Amino acid sequence: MRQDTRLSRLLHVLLHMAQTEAPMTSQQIAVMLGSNAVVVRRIMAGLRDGGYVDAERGHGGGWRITKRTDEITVLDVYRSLDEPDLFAFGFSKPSPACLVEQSVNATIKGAIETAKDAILDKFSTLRLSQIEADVRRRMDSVAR
Amino acid sequence: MRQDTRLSRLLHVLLHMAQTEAPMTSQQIAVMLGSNAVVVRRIMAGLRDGGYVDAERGHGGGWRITKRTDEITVLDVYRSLDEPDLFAFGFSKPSPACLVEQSVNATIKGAIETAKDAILDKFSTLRLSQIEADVRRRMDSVAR
DNA sequence: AATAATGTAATAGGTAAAGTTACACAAGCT
DNA sequence: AGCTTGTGTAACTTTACCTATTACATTATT
Repeated sequence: MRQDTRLSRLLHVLLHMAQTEAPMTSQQIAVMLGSNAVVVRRIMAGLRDGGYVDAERGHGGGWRITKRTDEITVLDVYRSLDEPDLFAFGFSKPSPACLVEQSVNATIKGAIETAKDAILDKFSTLRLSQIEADVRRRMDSVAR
Repeated sequence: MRQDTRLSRLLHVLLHMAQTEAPMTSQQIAVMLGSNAVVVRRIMAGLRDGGYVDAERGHGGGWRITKRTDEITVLDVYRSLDEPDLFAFGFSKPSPACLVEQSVNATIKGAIETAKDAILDKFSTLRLSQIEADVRRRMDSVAR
């Protein structure tokens, strides 16, 4: 299955927005992501609705981050995408008549639920500010 | 066709094969899965190569399980599918020049690796015999 | 009024599993 | 030997979803 890259793209954009005062246009962001301005507006819409960014129209407009990086977690960003499926595997029938299939589904579902809780818990502890700190570490080691 | 359903389908089939002596034809299995005989052969090929099942051609032929259900784990079945991606999300570029994107990728990758280890560890503890036991419990509660 | 932005609907493209068709090969039955 | 019943696979089509593109309305600045 082809993978959903929206989460990593949003994180990438937010961190760049946090490094500058001036609003960034969808077009600038699109170039940065190797993507398209319309695609950018689409994936940013959730962040806007969640109050994490702000979009100004017209001349001199663009996107701006409205919270500090230590106030935004990866979980927040994931939720702003409407919580798309995390897993690439699942069952073929939601509620089968076959008892064997029911057991298989319950088994798979259990594994998925456990893993999902673990990932979302991890996401909730990861703040943008931590990724920022990691970027600074990388910059230091490049400069050295 | 959002998710990969091969793992749950294979588990389903293996458990039915464990309940009968006679070989099951791809066509019978296909009906059971609401699928197609060719699709069945395709997903069974890995199990055959792994030695978990055996396919006999010609009259009276079909598929037969060759191990006991306590000798097969969910991990074995997953591996026989060539370990397809477990996660529906990922990065857009494998090795970006941008330091920020590198950090984001590292962050996401870390979360994925941790979760993957946890899931595979869980898979390795789940034996077909345990799912069988769960099926029996369901049968009992239906009969009651 | 012209220009530079976002907002969004409609449509096309790309990818991987699932489904289908076609045919080669193998084994048992009459 | 020939027919039937199976697997093995290649090639193609379908399906679902993210991504990309096109088109146009709306809004704000100059």
